[in-house]
Amino acid sequence: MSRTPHHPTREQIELPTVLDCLSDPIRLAIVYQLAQQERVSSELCCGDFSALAGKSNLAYHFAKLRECGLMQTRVAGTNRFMRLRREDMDARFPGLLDAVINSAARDAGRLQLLFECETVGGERS
Amino acid sequence: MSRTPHHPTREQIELPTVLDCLSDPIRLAIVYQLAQQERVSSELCCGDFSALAGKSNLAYHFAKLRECGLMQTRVAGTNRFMRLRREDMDARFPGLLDAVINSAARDAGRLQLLFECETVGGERS
DNA sequence: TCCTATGTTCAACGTCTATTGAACAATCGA
DNA sequence: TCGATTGTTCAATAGACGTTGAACATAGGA
Repeated sequence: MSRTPHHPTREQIELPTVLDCLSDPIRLAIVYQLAQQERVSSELCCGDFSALAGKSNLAYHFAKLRECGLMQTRVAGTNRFMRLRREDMDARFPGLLDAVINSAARDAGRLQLLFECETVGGERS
Repeated sequence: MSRTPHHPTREQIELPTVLDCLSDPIRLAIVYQLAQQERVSSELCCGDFSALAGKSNLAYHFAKLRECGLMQTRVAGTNRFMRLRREDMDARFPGLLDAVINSAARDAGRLQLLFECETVGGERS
C-alpha cells in the first residue's frame, strides 16, 4: 500500500479510454465530486465515496480512473487523496471535461451524483 | 428493412450511454466522419464506412449510435442515410460533441478516423 | 421476372467488465 | 505492542460487449 500507483504521462492519455471511463455512472459520479472539490482547492479520499459502492469495487474504479489519466492519487498515511488531472485533461482534450461535468450537473437528478451531506461538514482530519 | 428504426426522444438521451457510444474507436470514427459531412450539409450511408469494419459489425455499431441518440437514420431506397442529431446533442449536452470531435481531430493520427479517399470524390448517386 | 446491391437480424463465440467477499498490507493511535 | 482504520489485491461470478458469417428483407436495374 506504500508505493505510489502508476499514472500515464500526459501524452499517453487516450480519448477512447477517457470516454469509456466517464461512461460508467459510478466513475462519472466520482469525477463529478472531484470537480466540485477542485473548486474549493480541496481533495477527497477513497472513503468519501463509500456511498457509491463497496470498498473493493471503489478501488477498482479508482484504478480505472488513474490508468486512463483522469485523476491522480497522493498517498498520505493510510489515506489516499485524489484530484482530477485538470491541466492534463484540458491540454489534451480542451473543453471536454467541463462539457461532461456541466452536462452531468444538468442531469444531476437522473444520475446519482449526490452525497452532499458527507462533504459539507469538512470532516477531513 | 422498410420501417424506420427506433430513435429516442431528446429527453430520453442519457449522458453515460452517449459517452459509452463515443468510447468505441469505430463508433468514434463514424461520428467523426458524420461531423465532417455535417459541415458540407451532406449525408453518408452505411457503405461509406466499409473501411472501418464488416457489414454486420457496422450495422451493430449503427444501431448503438441510433439507440443512444447520437445519430438519425433516413431510409431512401436501399440506402440509409445518416446524420448526427446535432441539435439534440447540443441542447442536452452543450459543447460535448464539439469537444469530442475536436479532440478526435487532434488525435487523428493515433485514432483511425481517416478514409478521406472515399468521400472527396462525391460519388453519391 | 430474375439478379444484384444494400443493410439488418440472428446465433454463436471469445473476451472484457463490474461486482462481491475474503485476504492482505500499511499506517495511526492507545 | 496491539488493535483499528484505510485501502489494495486476489479469485470467482454473472452479464455485457464486439466480432463474425449466414440468412433474411427490401428496393432497383436489366
